[in-house]
Amino acid sequence: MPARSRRSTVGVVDLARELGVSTATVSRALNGSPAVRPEVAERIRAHAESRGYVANRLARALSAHTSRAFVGFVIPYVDTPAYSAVAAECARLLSADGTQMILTITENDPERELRQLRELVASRIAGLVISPSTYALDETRRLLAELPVVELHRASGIEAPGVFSDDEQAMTESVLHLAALGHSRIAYLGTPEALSNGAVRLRGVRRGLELAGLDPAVPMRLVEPTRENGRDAAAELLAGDTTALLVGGGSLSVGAAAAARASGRRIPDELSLVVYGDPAWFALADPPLTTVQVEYAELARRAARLLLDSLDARHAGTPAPEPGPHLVTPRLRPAGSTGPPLHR
Amino acid sequence: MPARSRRSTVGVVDLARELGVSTATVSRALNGSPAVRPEVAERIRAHAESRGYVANRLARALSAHTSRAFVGFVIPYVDTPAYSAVAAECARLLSADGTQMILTITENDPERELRQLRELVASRIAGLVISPSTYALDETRRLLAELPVVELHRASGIEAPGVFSDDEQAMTESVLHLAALGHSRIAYLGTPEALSNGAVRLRGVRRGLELAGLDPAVPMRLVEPTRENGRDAAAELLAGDTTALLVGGGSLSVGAAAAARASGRRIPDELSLVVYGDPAWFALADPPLTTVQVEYAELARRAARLLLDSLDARHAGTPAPEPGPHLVTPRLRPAGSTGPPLHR
DNA sequence: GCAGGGAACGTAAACGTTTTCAACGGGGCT
DNA sequence: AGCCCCGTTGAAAACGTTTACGTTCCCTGC
Repeated sequence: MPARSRRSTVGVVDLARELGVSTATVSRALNGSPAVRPEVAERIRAHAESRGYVANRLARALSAHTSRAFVGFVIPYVDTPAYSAVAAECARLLSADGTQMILTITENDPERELRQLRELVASRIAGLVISPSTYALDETRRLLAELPVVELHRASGIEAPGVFSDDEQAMTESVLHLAALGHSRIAYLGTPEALSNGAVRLRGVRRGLELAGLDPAVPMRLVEPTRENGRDAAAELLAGDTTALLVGGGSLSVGAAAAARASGRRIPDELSLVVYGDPAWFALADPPLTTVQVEYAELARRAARLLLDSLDARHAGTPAPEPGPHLVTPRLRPAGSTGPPLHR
Repeated sequence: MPARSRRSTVGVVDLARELGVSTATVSRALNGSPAVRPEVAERIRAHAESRGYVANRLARALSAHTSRAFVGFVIPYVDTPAYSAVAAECARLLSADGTQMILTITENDPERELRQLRELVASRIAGLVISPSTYALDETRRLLAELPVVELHRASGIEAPGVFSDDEQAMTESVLHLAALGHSRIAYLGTPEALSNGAVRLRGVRRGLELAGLDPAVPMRLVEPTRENGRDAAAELLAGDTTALLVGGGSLSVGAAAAARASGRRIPDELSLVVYGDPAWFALADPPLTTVQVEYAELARRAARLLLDSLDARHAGTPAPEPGPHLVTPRLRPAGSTGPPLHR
């Protein structure tokens, strides 16, 4: 026995009937079309308001082929600061525009990603923000080519604008920071090159080593970004005779900090540590950790703006935002965990 | 110049035409209705597959009044572990069910919350998970009464099932833990009583004090849960002569830990500290902080299950999950930050 | 033999919008 | 006066499904 009251919701036909006009006029008035006389438009709006009318977004999106009712937000994880902070700000901004954000988690699995993309286009999303999984399937690329897309955090080589943290520069700067303090045995813990930001960070590290005149063949571990991997890989690196550890990745940093603690090395005397992420958390450590701080909110603002601009462009026929990277430069925040190496 | 290719997407009418059957049969076959002969159903399914057909969820949801295409996820923030972890797991589980999750952030503002709820029902969501803002508007209550709702983290007094962390017990246990170590001057930093979980935690603290035979009038600050508030309020509390600080709230804990550090007190000798949240982060501190650990993933699993059950119930007419709290008990993880008070 | 019934399928009406197209009326122009 | 155009409106056709309601056909039971 379905509990659906037959007339629970007031529709555009009700308004039309009650006002003695046609549904077309009602629709036009409510959408601010200039093709309706101001006084009647106002009358319709007032009546709609008083009846508590709110348009069915499904019907609207189904009818008007173009619609910005929904956008997708496709990310590998959301339970990590790098993603949750961006999701929060994007949801805020998109909501201000009246578009709703469908959140999907890929867990970095190409198959899941593809399935979710299919379902998203089945929901006729207007566009999406995506942080692509490591390997993009052909079908995935084809789907992405058909709607406004903004890449986030990671690039997958598709033709779309993207917002990224300028990690190359940040990593270079971090290496130079360590080198300037006198370190020559620097180890690097980062994400795999197959992840675009992994590659970028690694490039930054290499460039930093080069600029510092150091041997580019530093101890290095590139692992999937989880806390556990960070802990284990950092422990391995710390077993060597390095004097400084640079971490490129937020989850890795949490694990690496734990490993550094567990190693028993005194920081910064016996080990300098540069981590990646939210300085407020890493300020918990003693000493507070030197941190590469990314402005996630700024990333989110740009991503949301780019997406909305793309939607506008699609609708108005104006030129779309040009594809390519939009970089937000992180700040290296020196804290107590980096200092001159003790001996040598 | 809209770039819409006229026949970009294959619909049920195309399939019907191509197979020489009716759209009704196609729909039935694709939805696994028993009212279609197995062989023709299989033929239809195969053809749909080969044509890459994927049903338009908007049309489906619009037509079939009942649909689980979308659910809402209405929370005050998402850039905090308590929410991002739950959002992640819920998205995962709901996605496995083929349901998409619309994420909205209320920022704990009742007006925003109401606006977003209106838009969500305009999207004909099947149900929602909500962490209600502090004060619920009348209209909000009315809306929530009309669809399957599962409360999360906070309760707002509506008739609905909810999943919560059993913070009362955790707080009681924490106080007893401190008391057993010999503390009698315990300060409490928590969220306002107007937040349901703030009230619950406070009750737990009071009960703990009572069970420990301590004076219930302990130094106490109840503030909105932000890191800054946590830092400032903790600093005030630490200016007193308390020997232990108990924090009820994740963001507050981050700030409180910073304040404890800044106070210069040695932990645990001069100050015992119990925080709330993710032990992995608080393990960064030296010593690692004793933490009330909440199993967010478990909370999420229960919330998702309750919501899906509610949807099934609504559809099948079976009894809905009974309203009331479903508690997940947190674990107190003692670490180095709690110990006997130095003198006395 | 036929009424009755159920299984399988088709027709068409929803669902609630937007949008195309046509119609109407009134000006300004020739 | 006739014409055309523009501003305003309405009727109806989309959009892509699901589903209520028939219709057929075959089978069973009397």
